[in-house]
Amino acid sequence: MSWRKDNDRAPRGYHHGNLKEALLQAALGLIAEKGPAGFTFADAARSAGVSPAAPYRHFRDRDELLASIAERGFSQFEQALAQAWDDGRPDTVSAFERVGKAYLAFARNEPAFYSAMFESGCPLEDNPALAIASERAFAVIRAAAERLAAMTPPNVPRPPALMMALHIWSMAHGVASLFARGDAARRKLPMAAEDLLEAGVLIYLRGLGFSTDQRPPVDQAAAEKKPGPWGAPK
Amino acid sequence: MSWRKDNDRAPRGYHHGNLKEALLQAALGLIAEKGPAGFTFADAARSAGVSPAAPYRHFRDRDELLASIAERGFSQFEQALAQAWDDGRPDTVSAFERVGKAYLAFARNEPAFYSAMFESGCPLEDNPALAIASERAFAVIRAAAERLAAMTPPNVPRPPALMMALHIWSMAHGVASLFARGDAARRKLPMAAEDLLEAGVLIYLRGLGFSTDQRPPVDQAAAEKKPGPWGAPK
DNA sequence: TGTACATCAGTGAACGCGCGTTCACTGATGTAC
DNA sequence: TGTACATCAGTGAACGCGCGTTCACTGATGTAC
Repeated sequence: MSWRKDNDRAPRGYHHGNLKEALLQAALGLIAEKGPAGFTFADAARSAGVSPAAPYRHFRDRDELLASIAERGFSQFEQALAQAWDDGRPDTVSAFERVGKAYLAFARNEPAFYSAMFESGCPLEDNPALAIASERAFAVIRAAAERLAAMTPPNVPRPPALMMALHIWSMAHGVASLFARGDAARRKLPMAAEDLLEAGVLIYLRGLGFSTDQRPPVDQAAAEKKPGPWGAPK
Repeated sequence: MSWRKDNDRAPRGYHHGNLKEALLQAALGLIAEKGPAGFTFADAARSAGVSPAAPYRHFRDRDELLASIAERGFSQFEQALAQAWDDGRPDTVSAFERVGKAYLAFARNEPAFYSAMFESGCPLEDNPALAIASERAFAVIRAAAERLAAMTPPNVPRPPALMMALHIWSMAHGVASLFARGDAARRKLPMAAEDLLEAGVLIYLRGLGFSTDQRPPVDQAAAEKKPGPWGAPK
């Protein structure tokens, strides 16, 4: 947590040394605690152990700090998705499922980033850097969808790869936002969010002509005899 | 807008008459303007033309006001979805598509309600009335999914109807949150959000064994010769 | 190696502002008789 | 129909607070020579 080893009392010396980074971390912690609305510029300064005027050396205002967080969030998100995708190894479909799981894991483990990225309301239009970071993350899903598109059987009508990517993104985003997020707005779900998403994606892929017989989303007969983790409708 | 016809100057008389309602409307307007974070209790009072102490007669605090808005939002959302569903007339699949469109229309036309319902962070757990309102809205989707489940061809493995409902909900919610919302956080999309969702749902339904041949989601060949509304990947 | 100077990064005090909340109050409304 | 009284709903002044922002400042760092 500290940038030096011997500074339990005060930041050693007059200069902080790494304040910009410390402010980002501080703000991230505050967002995680109280949501993106409930953090203030002064709060971040205090939490970084610095005077309320200090942040102005690094960020024009609160919004710029928030946008920086969102940007970094997209960058880490991209990394997480790319790592999960692993260029489609060992096979496209299972790599695809891994990407979905990584999406949910990010929403679950990084609620502060997630809400800064998707719900803080800082518009992408007038922040090119942020828009690019966001686009890069989506590009991972799009690359995966393109690989998938190249594999679809002929004779089955399918949309362009871009649209497939948007479908997958939307479903993952919906599941994450409703059921997998790591904050108070999460809804209870009678099953693991990961299972929900995986089943949904597999059905979608079946709709594109993929044979997923070896790994059926959920077996109907088994599911309705023995309610399983999602229980009986209540 | 006014509760009487002749009150351009001041609320006639000492008593407002319908302040609770006026506060809800005022807050809704403020949320639409500045997001759910950017409205204050005092703001709502001012906007309703009333002293800052007045709201305390009707709401314990800002959170209770916000929760009331979310609750009413869910109720209107339920109505909109139910009306679109129309008990599955004239046929289940097209009624289903209408529900999807209604979901997007709500996000687009009622961004203030939408963000209060899904992003304001007021937890469902400790607000039973809100949880019930939310559950009722979802029940419409669930009823539709149950009708659909009853129609799926045999021999095709399918998940329980509840899970199907959750899949549809998630995809609709993802599309709405990313691309159809009526506020600054909306992402640009090279096609209509409605078309994106419809195509996605149709592919999903095909994955459940529905024959949607008459209405293919998007024809691949046509799509890739002539880019159509979503354009070429850029 | 030393010195002078420019630049940088954080200080701390100050400001005006609007918010949330409280309080005793008062005007309007409803009701018992 | 009239009167007395209880209840209700909104007032307006006041408070303490924390926020955003500014300012002249100062201690630390880097660099030219």
